[in-house]
Order: sequence, then C-alpha cells, then structure tokens
Amino acid sequence: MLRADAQDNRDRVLDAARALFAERGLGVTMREIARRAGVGPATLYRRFPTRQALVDEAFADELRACERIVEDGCSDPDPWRGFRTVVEELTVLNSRNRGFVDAFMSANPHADAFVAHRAALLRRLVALGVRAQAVDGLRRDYELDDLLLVLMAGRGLASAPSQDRTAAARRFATLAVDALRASDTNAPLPRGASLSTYVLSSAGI
Amino acid sequence: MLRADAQDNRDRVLDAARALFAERGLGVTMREIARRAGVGPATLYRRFPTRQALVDEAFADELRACERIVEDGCSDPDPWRGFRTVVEELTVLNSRNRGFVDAFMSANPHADAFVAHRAALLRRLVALGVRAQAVDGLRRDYELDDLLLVLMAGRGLASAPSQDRTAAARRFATLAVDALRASDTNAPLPRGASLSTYVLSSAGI
DNA sequence: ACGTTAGTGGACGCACCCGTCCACTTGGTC
DNA sequence: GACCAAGTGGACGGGTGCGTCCACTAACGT
Repeated sequence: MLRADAQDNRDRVLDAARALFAERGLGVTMREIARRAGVGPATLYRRFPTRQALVDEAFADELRACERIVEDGCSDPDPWRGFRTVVEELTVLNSRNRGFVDAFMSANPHADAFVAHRAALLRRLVALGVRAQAVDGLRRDYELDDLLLVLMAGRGLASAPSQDRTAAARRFATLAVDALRASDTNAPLPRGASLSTYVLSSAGI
Repeated sequence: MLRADAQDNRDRVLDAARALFAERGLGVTMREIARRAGVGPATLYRRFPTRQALVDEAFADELRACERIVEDGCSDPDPWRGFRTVVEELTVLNSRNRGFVDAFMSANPHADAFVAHRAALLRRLVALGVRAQAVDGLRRDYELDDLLLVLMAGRGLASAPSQDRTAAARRFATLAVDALRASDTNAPLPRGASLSTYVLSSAGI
C-alpha cells in the first residue's frame, strides 16, 4: 500500500505523462513529465524505473479502449459493418493520441506489455477481415498490412490543429473504408506489402 | 572556385547527408553526418552554416524529381490518369526517402527553399484535382487535404524493411487511388479536413 | 506527541550535441 | 622548391537529458 502523498504524486505523474504523450508523442523527456507533474525526477524514477514502465501504465486505458473497439467490431453480426466501425473508431482514437500508435506499433518484443495484446488484437482483426471478405464487403485482395497502413496514416492526423482532429479522422476513415470496399471498379492491388511481417515477426502470428 | 580537396569534402558531406536523411529522417545530428563523411565538424559548418542549408542542398534533386512528377501528371491529356500517376509516383518517392516528406511538409516560412516550391506544387495539384473531377475520375468531394493525408501516410512506409519498400508503396498508392476514385458506391465524405490550411497557411494558397 | 521510515526534491557525474575558434596542413601558383 | 591563403581537424564552453545518490521532510502507527 502506497502512502497517501505518494499515491497522489503517482497519479499526477501518470496524468502528466498521458497528456504529454498524447499531444507530443513518445519523444517527451522524463524530466519534462516530472516538471509538468510538479515532482522531482527521483519521484518519477522511483515509481517508474524505466520509460517503458511509464508508457505501459499510461496507455493501459487506451489499450483497453482499443481492445473494446476490436471486440465490438468482431461481435457485430455483419462483419463488414464491424470492420468499418473498427477502422473508423481506431482512426479517431489514433488521431486523439499521438503517442498511442507509436507505442503500439513500435512495441519491443519482450520489452513491454503491448506485445501480447498486439498479437491477440491483430489475430482477431485478421479473422474479422476474412469474414468481411466472405460477405463481399471487404475487397478480396485486402490484407492486414493495408489496415496497418491506414492506422499509421492516421498518425499524421494527430499533428493537425486540435480543433477538428476528430472530424478529420472521420473523413480519413471514410476514405480508407472506400479504398477497402469490394467494388468492380477496384484496381487490382499489386503484391508487396510487408508491414505486418515486419511489425509482427515478434508476435508469433 | 573551390579548392579540389574542399570540393571533394563537400561532395562527401552531401552524400553522407543524403544517405542519413533518407534512412533515418531529418533527426540525424550534424556531427553524425560529419563522421559518416569522414570530416570534422568545422568542415561541415564551413560549407553549410545551418542545418537548413544542408537540407536544402541535399534534397534539391528530390525536389526536382518531385516537381517533374507533378509536371508530367499535369500535362497528361487525361487528368485523372495524370492524377493517379502523381499519387503513385510521389508515394514511391516518399517511401524511398524518409526525410523528404518531413522536409517538405514541415518547411518553415521564410526559413528555407521549400516554401515557394511547395506552394507552387500544391497549386498545380489543386488545379489537376479540379480537372480530374471534371472528367468524373476523381470523386467530387475530394479535397487537397485528402492527397496530403495519403502522402503523410506514405511516410510510414519508409520505416518498413527496405527490400520491398517500393512494392509496398505501389500497393498503398493503388489503395489510395481506389479511395479517391469517383464511384457510386462511395460513402459521402464527412466534412472536416484541415491539414491543408494548416500546412499551407504560410504558403499563400 | 513522537519516533520511524517511506518518500521527496535537488544536486551530481556522465554523455551527447551544439556552433565557434585556432593552430596546423596542404593545394595551387610563381 | 617556396610561399600563402584557403581549408582542415580537434578542442572548447555552453546547454540539455540521462539515471543515481543523499540529506531532509512529513505521513502514518503507536
């Protein structure tokens, strides 16, 4: 059990970290987080010995939100609608939080808490994709890489001015869905994505 | 006229800068470029007093390539085909060079050589877009922002393993083109992009 | 109320980058 | 071959972030 003041400081550090990660990405310094939280560096390091420990904790909520989005999408009786919802929601989530996609995508094998979650999430997304293809919603030549690209692109949105970031994210998601929709005007996709093998080589998919 | 050995060093510095910018983005330090070129810091600073001067020079070729792509696209008698080509070629260009999009997008008003070129390029892209819409190739609700998003997304490709980066870029570009193609299955795009006003507020478009 | 001990902020040593300066080297010229 | 100015590498002071240490503070149990 933590002493009351320590608990308080811990919370303030987490709040500061979340705010800074969201608005400026994972690049912010530990010092800066400590300053924003109004504590000294020692306090920060005592609670979170490594940057990764702080990142893991700071994004735990986001990760849960992310899992919930995927879960909801997967349990939609119409898999194509579920897929579209997932794309849209994840894009909005990303656009709000600059650090989260970074943390999620660059998760380091054996180094942090994201790896296992990521593997599980992506496995479910693959399954959802297959089902969405089966009902002729999602284009036949879709692969997981294409979704990853869309999510990575969403990162760019997080540097837009904050006022209408969500609106921009929804617009972008709509575009992405149109790109992935099965249609007889679709140009055939050339082979050649490799992002997922790169991102997932560690995750055992 | 530069002394022979000085010219030699200058060339080596530029080569090193190009290589490092391409593979690691604009974040590399001046020191590191100097080390890679096998010269001291003083030599680097003598030739390129500021980082921006080096960036400008290092990307001059890329910038020309970029302009040529847009020019070719604009002079295509079929504007929609021209537009598609531009998307594809620019995406490939981006995927090859991690630093270029950064330099191009984050160009600082009054601070570097990219601003004027950027404004001119984007103006031409706007015009091409309008023409591509007129022939029912490009979707009606397209805006410049959508293209910028695609290009930003392409940056993500530059961190993929290098072997098939180009293939991945072409695949992604094909997806993007499908997203932007006019079709009766297009979902209506919600309003709300704002990237271009953000990127271009300084460029006088 | 008071002692104990977890908790704390600030200071420290280290490493890195920055941009500049200076004494030496060396290419080009006579 | 000898001169000399352009050219050079390395060293320097200033700044910042890192992770750790330590003497003080104050929360909690009695």
